[in-house]
Amino acid sequence: MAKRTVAQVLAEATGHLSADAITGAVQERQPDVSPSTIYRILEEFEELGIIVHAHLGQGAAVFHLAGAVHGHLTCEICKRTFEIPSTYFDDLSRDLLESYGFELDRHHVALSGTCARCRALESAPSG
Amino acid sequence: MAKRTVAQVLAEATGHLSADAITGAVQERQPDVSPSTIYRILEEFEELGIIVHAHLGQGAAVFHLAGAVHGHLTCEICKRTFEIPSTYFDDLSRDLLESYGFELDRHHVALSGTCARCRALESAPSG
DNA sequence: ATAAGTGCAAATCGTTTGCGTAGGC
DNA sequence: GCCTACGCAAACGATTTGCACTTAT
Repeated sequence: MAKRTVAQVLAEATGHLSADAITGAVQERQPDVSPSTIYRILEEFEELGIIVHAHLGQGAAVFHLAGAVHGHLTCEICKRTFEIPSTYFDDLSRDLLESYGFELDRHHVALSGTCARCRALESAPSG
Repeated sequence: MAKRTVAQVLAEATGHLSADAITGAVQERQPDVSPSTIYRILEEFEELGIIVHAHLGQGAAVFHLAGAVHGHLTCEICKRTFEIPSTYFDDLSRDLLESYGFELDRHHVALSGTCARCRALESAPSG
């Protein structure tokens, strides 16, 4: 049962795993698990509320156990991503709820922008 | 020159247009313009700073003339999107800059969450 | 025998790329 | 002749789906 192995991989993971990374980790223990099976299991786990996924950039979604929800920043230039405490969203979240009745999901999509390093490189051309 | 027609379509558009919608609108005036040409032109316009694109959900990106930058909300349930004034991001933007040196891009990706209507439907099941 | 779990290949969607060609200079 | 602007078809990456098979119960 691949389901159990997927659960173990997710439980042991420290950070965010793409479906592809999960497939790789599972295949180290069960070589013949196919990507479609992984996607099906992830979908089921998500419906059960065990895991969540987030979109950090243009690429593949990442998955991790539900629980401590945090925000994400993605640099549009270097594509690195950063985790931020979800408290940064407290005020915005309240404002959006008051103005639009919109309930913000703090972790599902990363905020886009330019990281400190890339901002420095932009202002100092040949560095 | 398809470039001129694309520019007209973008200038006349009120809201956000997907590449596919732009292709359709252009083809009403020049039937044989191919999608790849549209993408190439959009890429050039974006490099020139004439237009910007945003990701509003899981689907296709949307394009519009650069200028008044606003934020976007996308409902994860009904997939509708809403524009919000970029001032909503002022505080968060300042905080991220102070804490991480991260410069927020307010329009590039939509904030994800649940809209008022879908929240109401969730709490009132058979409505 | 029935339902659930799965592998594989093909399909999908948005977007990009390679290649060859037509026109402007 | 060379460069730009294309059209077309194929490639692409992430994900989904159809279908046949195997396994538990």
